[in-house]
Formats: sequence, C-alpha cells, structure tokens
Amino acid sequence: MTRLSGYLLPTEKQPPGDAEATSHKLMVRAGLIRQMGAGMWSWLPAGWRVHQHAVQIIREEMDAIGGQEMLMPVLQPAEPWRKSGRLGIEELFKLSDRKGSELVLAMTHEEAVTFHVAQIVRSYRDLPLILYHFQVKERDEPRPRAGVLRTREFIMKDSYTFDRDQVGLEQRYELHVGAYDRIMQRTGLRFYRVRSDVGMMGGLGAHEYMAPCPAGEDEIALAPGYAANAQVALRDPDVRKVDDRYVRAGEQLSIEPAIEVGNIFMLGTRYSEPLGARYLDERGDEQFVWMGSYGIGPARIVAAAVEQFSDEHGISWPRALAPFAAHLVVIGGDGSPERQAADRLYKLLSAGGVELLYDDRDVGPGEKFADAELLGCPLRLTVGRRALDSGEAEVQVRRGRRDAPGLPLRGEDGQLIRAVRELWQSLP
RNA sequence: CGGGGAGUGGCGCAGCUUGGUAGCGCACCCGGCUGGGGGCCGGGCGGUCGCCGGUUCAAAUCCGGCCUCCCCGACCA
Repeated sequence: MTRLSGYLLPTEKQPPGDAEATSHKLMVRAGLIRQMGAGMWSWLPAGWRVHQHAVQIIREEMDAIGGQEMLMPVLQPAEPWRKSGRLGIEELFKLSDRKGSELVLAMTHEEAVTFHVAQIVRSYRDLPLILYHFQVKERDEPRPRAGVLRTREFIMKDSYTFDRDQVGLEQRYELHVGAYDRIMQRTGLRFYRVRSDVGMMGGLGAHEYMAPCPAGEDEIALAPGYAANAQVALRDPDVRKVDDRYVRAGEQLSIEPAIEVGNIFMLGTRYSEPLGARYLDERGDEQFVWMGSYGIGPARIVAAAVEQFSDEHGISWPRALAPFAAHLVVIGGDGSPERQAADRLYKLLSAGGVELLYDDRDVGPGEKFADAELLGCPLRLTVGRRALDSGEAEVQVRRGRRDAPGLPLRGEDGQLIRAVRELWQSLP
C-alpha cells in the first residue's frame, strides 16, 4: 500500500548532534519526526502513522466505556480561566486579538468542557457523562527536552466525567482505570499504574500510568506487588530507610526512571463550583456536578515504546504501534524476476489489508536492510535470488532479528494473507 | 530562571588559539559498473560561516551586543 520510492521517509545515518535520549535520536534517524523549534515537532508520514495507531487504540477503549468523542478549541477566551483561578499559571500561553480581547491557548480543557456542561446540563437525568477529545495542548514549558517526550505543543486525549455525586465519580473513575489498563496492554508497553500525588488538583484520588525507560523524568518505586510514584512512596508510613536503602514490608524498593504517559484524577467539584456546573436532583435541589479528568499522551506512548524497544540497529516496534505491519524488501533491479515476484507479493498482501511498506527503491541491499531495521516494522519480508530459488519469501521478525518460516511465493492468495496475519498476531 | 555547551552546504563535523576570503565524510545530481548487509569508479551542484555593529588594507577567525538550539538543575494542570 506504500512504495518507499515515493514516500517521505528521510532516514539518517547519524543522529542529530544535540540529541541525547534514545527516542529522540532514533525517531529522527528513522524519519518519523523533525524539529521546528524548541519543543515544537512535526510528525512525518511514517511517524504520524504510529501516532495515529496509538490514537486509535485509545479511541476504541474510550468508546468501549461509553465515552463520547467531541472537539473543543485550543484558542479560548480568558474568562473561564479567570473564573477557575488558573489564568495566572506561568505555563499558560496568553495572547490578545486585534480588538484587545484576552485569549489563552489551552493547556488542558477542564475550563472549556465545564463551561459547556454548565450551560447544557440541567437535570440529574442528564448525568452521568463521559466526554473526550484528542486535541492539541499548548504549554509554555520552561525546558522542553528529549525530542517528543516533553514538548510545548502536543496532542493529548483528555476525557472528563460528570456525575451526580461522589459514588458516581468513583464508578466513572474505575471505568477509566479499566480502559487505561487495556490501552496500555494493547500498546505493548511495559508500564505501571501508580498512585500519584493529588497535588494542586486538590482531588480525591489520582493515578499515573508510568512507562519505565532511561529517558524518563519521573521516578517510580518498585517492589514485588508494589509500585508508586517515588515521592509518594517516601511519604508511605510502611516505607522505611535502612542503610541508605528504602524498604517496604521487608522488600527492598528499587527506583526506576519512568515517563508519565497517562494520568487520571478525581476532581470533585473543583471546577464545577467556580464555573457553575450545577443540576437539579430528584428532589429539585441544586447540586454541583462531580467531575473527573483523565489524560493520556499518544506521543509519549510512541516515544516510550522506542525507548523500551530498540537495539543497536534501530527501533523494534510493538506490533500495535508499528508504522507498518511488514516491510517488504526486494533485491534486484527494475524488470528482474525478483522485482516481478515482489511486485506480485506487494499487490496481493496490500489488497488483503496488510499494512505494508514496499522498499522498491533502486538502492543496494545493505541500505534497504539497514533502513528496515532502523524503522523497525515487526516483520521483514525479503524477495531476492534466494527467494526465487527456494520459492519462498524470507521472513525475519524484527524483535530479536530471528528468522521465521518463509512465505510461499506461489501459494494461494488467501492462505498467504492469513499466514502473514497469523504471524503478525503472534508477535508482542 | 541558575549552571554548562553549541550555531560553518540537507545531516555529522574540522578550520577559530596564531585574521589573507572555506574544507572533510555522508547525502544529492549525471554517467558507468555492481546487486544478499549502508558497494565501486569518474564527473558535478550546493555555503550571506546564526544576526547586528565594531576593529582592520582584509574577519568564519579578534571585540561588543542580540537571537536560537542542546544538556544538567529548578519547574512540570
């Protein structure tokens, strides 16, 4: 479905000179992202495919718990932010239009969504609600860093729940715990759900979804059956310091760096009060809506996957995120029998719905293999002299670079497609 | 915001100390050979040396100011 000869995939042999983090180096080298300024990144076609794969997983799991997708603006009037008391936040971009009206670029959407719910929701019958969107967030970060791991502009899925009372909120929160657990499992990431600081949100409970990786900027404390944000762990009465080590229930805690890919908060009435989100209950009494807020960053999921799954040759995507399921390499010039066989395989698998990248460029085999391993699609199919001799396209699994049984070039179409699908399904 | 580092063709870098008008590798273009791990030969294109000002006969190089980017820390609804 995609021919590399006409595809914008600018791979580089060398990483940017100023790159430090693995994901930063590899994502640029693999042609997934390019930088425009500090904390400002473009996603190139292959990178955007990965990002969209993460988005789609999140969307499916949000829909599965009854979430309703919508879209709210980034450019917003300052007024709701003044009401919520957050207009003074330093990270909030403020600007004014030609008429002098005060505007902000939203860094999150509690104000917007609460503004709407305050206007629309009147009765207990209108609740509960789970609303979400994927939207750009703008934050005037003091220090963007590590490629796409910490940027000033990024896409976030943020959902908001609206309930009649705390019991309802706790139910909506639990639904999110389930959805987030499934999202993380489907991405193929190593992750921990840890209790986090409720912090300034002043909420009733909060968890973070942390993906351990060297470039992570947070720390998590781990022991068998225990995982917590490191700061939270240090305040845990069960955690003690012994000989400069932290111990909990007889088990030593290990501290690992991790990147926060998602977080969930019980907000209570923190926003519904200042923004006037109220409803009438069964007895006609006015009540504040109970809210929750739940964020997850597709870009961080992607970067964390690169951090967790790469080797000296490049990226090794979990199959759910990979830009393509398979990377077809042909070795042989235009018009060669190898080309003919590869062309046929390409058309057949593409028609069969396999997400396939076909390296049909007129370059040497070494370059093709190197680029394939850098980009890191889970499967590599090779059609060259050997394949013609044996009658089978060679198959290599990227993770571990191990050989898998070949694909018969002359096999029955449906069977071939099924074989690729099954192989793909069996991968991590 | 504090500390450190860096801006020289698309990418990675050298040249700066000791001023004399820019070089290397990769990439790119053309021709040929090659075709299972970034291959080879030949010929090319491409740079106001981050910006502004100063010193000088002459500035990538020296001086002053500014901008941008990276790293460590602080920060991170």
